[in-house]
Amino acid sequence: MRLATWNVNSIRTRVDRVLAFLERSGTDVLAMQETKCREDQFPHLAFQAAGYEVVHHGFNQWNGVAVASRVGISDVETAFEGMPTWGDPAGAEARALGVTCDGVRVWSLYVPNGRVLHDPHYEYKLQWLGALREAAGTWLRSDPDARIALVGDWNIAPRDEDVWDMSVFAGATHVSPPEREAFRAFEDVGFTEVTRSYVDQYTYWDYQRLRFPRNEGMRIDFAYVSPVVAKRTDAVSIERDERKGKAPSDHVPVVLDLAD
DNA sequence: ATGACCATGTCGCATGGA
Repeated sequence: MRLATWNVNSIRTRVDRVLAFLERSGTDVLAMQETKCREDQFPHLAFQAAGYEVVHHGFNQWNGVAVASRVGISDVETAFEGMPTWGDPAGAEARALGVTCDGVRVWSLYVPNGRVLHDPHYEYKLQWLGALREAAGTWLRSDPDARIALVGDWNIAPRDEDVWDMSVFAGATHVSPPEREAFRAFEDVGFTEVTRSYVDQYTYWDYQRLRFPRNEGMRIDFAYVSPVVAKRTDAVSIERDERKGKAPSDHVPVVLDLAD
């Protein structure tokens, strides 16, 4: 199975590019983040015409996650156990979507941004990651052979080399020790971040200040997978070319080849 | 060239992004 994750930054703006990528790359399952639309606004027909079934979870112009699959899709969940709520009145945001595609439990994840250190959004981000880790650990303990892939935009640069200049990020989110520890802690419950051992590449470049031409990017899109999936990962690529051309997302796809 | 923010809702500007 070829499994990809991509923060598309609006599916309505990007649908042609996403479908072209699916065709070009031979992706079987695509986890998307930041669809930025309600369910009734999602371009389902275009995906259907291309041979993909889509499950989408989105309330409004904020957040939104989806999975497109041409190898089946079932057992939909729009939250994990203990997932924190946000807002007034408090409610679950559209940041997580779990589906099963050809035996693999795929979670499309859009981790909260955090905004600035010690902001309520930052505390929410850490709680959200902690709850996800707890839930994911439970899944693996109940079935150590489970095929699980936690993929998406983690909004954390786990290492200094994951940003082009650490001095620019002094006192900022995405690189703070608590965020990095919250990311690393998924290892403690049995998951492996499988992309780094295969490819050294940023996954995001800000639209501003010529960040892409200057290659001033960030590595914030990752795949934490269960032991069986880690063993079956044959290749990983980061599709840097998707940042080029007309109307790109600010993120590029991360693609995993998984053996059957 | 890979080029100086972008997308949403709404219609002048606020909000969010990282």
